[in-house]
Amino acid sequence: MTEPSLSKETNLLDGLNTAQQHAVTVEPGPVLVLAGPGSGKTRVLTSRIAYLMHALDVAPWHIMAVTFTNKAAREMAHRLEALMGERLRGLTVGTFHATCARILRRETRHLLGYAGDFVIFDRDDQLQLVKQALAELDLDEKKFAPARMLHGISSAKNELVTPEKYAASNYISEVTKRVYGVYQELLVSNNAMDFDDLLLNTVLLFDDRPDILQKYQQQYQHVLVDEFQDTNTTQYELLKRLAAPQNNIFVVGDSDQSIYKWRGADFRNINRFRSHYPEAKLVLLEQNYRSTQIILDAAKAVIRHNADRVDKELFTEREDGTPIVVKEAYNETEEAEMVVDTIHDLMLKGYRAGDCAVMYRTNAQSRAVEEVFLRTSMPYKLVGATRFYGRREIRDVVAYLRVIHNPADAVSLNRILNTPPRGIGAKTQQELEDWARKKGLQPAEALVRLATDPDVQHRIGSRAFRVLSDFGELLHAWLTVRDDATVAELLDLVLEQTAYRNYINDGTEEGEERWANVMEFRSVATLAEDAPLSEFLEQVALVSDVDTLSDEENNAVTLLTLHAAKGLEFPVVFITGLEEGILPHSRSMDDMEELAEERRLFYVGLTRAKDHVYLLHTFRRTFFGDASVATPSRFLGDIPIDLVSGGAISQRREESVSRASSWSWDRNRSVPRSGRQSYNRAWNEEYQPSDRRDYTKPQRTAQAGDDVHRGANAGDGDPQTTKAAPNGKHEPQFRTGQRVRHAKFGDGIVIESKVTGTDEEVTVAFKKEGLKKLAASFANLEEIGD
DNA sequence: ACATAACAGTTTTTT
DNA sequence: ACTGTTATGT
Repeated sequence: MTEPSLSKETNLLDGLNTAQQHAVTVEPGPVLVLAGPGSGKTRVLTSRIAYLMHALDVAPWHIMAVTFTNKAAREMAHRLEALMGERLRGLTVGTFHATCARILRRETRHLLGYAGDFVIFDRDDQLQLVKQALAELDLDEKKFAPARMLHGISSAKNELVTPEKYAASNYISEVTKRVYGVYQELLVSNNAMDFDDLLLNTVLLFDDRPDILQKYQQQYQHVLVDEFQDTNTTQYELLKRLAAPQNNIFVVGDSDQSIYKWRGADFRNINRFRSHYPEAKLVLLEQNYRSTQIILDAAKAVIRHNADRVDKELFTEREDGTPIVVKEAYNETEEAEMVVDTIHDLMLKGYRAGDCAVMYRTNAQSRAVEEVFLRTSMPYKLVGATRFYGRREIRDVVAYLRVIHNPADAVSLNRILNTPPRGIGAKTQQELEDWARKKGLQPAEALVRLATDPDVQHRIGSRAFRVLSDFGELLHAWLTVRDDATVAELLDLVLEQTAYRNYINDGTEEGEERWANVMEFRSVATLAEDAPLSEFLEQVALVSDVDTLSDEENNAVTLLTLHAAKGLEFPVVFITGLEEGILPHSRSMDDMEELAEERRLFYVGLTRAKDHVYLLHTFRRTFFGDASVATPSRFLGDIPIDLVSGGAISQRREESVSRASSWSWDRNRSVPRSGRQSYNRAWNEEYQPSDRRDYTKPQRTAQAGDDVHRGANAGDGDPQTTKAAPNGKHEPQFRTGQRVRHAKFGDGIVIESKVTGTDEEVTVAFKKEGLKKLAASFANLEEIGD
């Protein structure tokens, strides 16, 4: 080792404990880091990357670091930036899904059946496809619940099982197998992939094309993985292939924090890793830098009840701390009120609202908390629940953009065909589909044909034809400007020409809010600047709830599920609903493994806390409409009593019953459920740093690691685009995508320009007035800059 | 074709 | 309680 790199190395290791230093500097090859909560694993990962680059002179483009959430990826990139500045160029830091999506995009031409840019289908889209598959197979949705089918399909994909290899051992799996097959065909015909496909297809591609695999193996000579216990079989197989043959694979995980079994994750991958790489170096990170000793002792006592685990010797230098507080509330409203009261007390002691988090097992539990927080003006930010992009209005506008990007997307087309209502009902839709099938066209192509081919042959009724061709004309216009307009401009056109605002904003408060959400989405699109539509849609598809959480968000309490809490930390943690049936969840109580996972979930919640933990449960919990008596969670009993403050549970219960009888009368006052201010804004910030490349800078020449698509879609040379030639009589003066201004109609975009005899006929989409056909000689159109 | 009413299934966790 | 789907009436 040379002198200068040694000194750099020393700097790098400043402030790391012995185990951390060992992990950072261990020689390349397979490395397994078992990292307890709060043991600085992100720090170790980032320092390891820095070490590879500084001490071992590994080029950044030879390094890939994968995480499970964009937020984790972003944080890692931020820290690396702070550590090393611009030497990061070419480093791959991203989620499994985003990283695979990028690979698949680059290799689209090698994917059987996929033409051009595929889109990513989310769960809603998937369910639509499953329903369609069931219909095609003449199976009853009632008997074969689409959600169940989808779960079976997803599990198969997570296990690297294709429809052909799917083992049908009984009737239900026989049906699943067939549905899986049709579902997969439907995905391909929609030119779409679901989340699982991103991983699965990457592995399949690598297995199919060793030459392509080799290309990526050569590029990614060092692979690092965060939250390794959360990998599923497909992800594990992907890593194995990528890391070979050198096997420079550095994984960090903690089996006690494995909480995604239901999603196919298998912490036994940690064991598989050890047997697959017998030479793997093992590093244990056991010092906790986050929590007080009391919190850590409580967490250890809880997790010790799980069988078949290797006990870690977690320790901290933060001695003592305050006892864990366990409280019983009468019902969920009182529970939330207790949270608010406690936060108020803590604020008198110098804590801020932003220091506090309220965690719960199910999203449904957030409602009561939100209502009380609104009523008491306690600021909060909510992670998840009705996700911003899960809202109807957002899904609508995204569906428009998706159809424009990928006309093969029949699921999205279905959604927008009559949204807003434009007279295309079931019957008209059927006529369109029949005609399209007869002509061998996709429905979207058929629409455009109906609108643009004056000699079109059809037997569609005149009324139906009119509404269809009207819509086809709009679609044609959007498709024409697609490659020249920014996402925001496309969105404006769509909103304007469909009068979407009128449709969604019915004058009610809710309508106002819906429109505000659309405008929020618009500003997201504006922030994306000149990112191509494909990339914008991909980012929209791959954001998660935790991603919406930003640290510098204004000072507000964080409300989130225990699942979403993993990887985060807060000075003060409240966990609500510590009741049998909730935590542990009723669906996980009979199975020992699932129960163990519930316990890990509780463990994850506890270990998020730095200073204070409050555990709440209720006497009466309301489920669907009516309330029933709740039993305190068995997990509470796992905590040694000397770590807990407060009297015996039974005594508190009596108190709360008598309190409740005095004031439970007036509690049905409803609180308006609007004003979920913060997370829209947070969502915005998704588009800021690290994940996104800067398109305003001059482009490097394409190299491995680059997304080669930029705006234009594969296989489409756009013959209509003609460069402006202001002189010649027979050359059109306007080109598609040209921005123009009209004295009366305002600003717009040229959709088409045809030379007709001596004049030029220009079709312009005006932002305010919609589509107009104008004669260039009269219209006096003024060209305006981009 | 669309608006309204009735109804069913839903709620575990998510990239 | 809530949402999305289906039946019914205009």
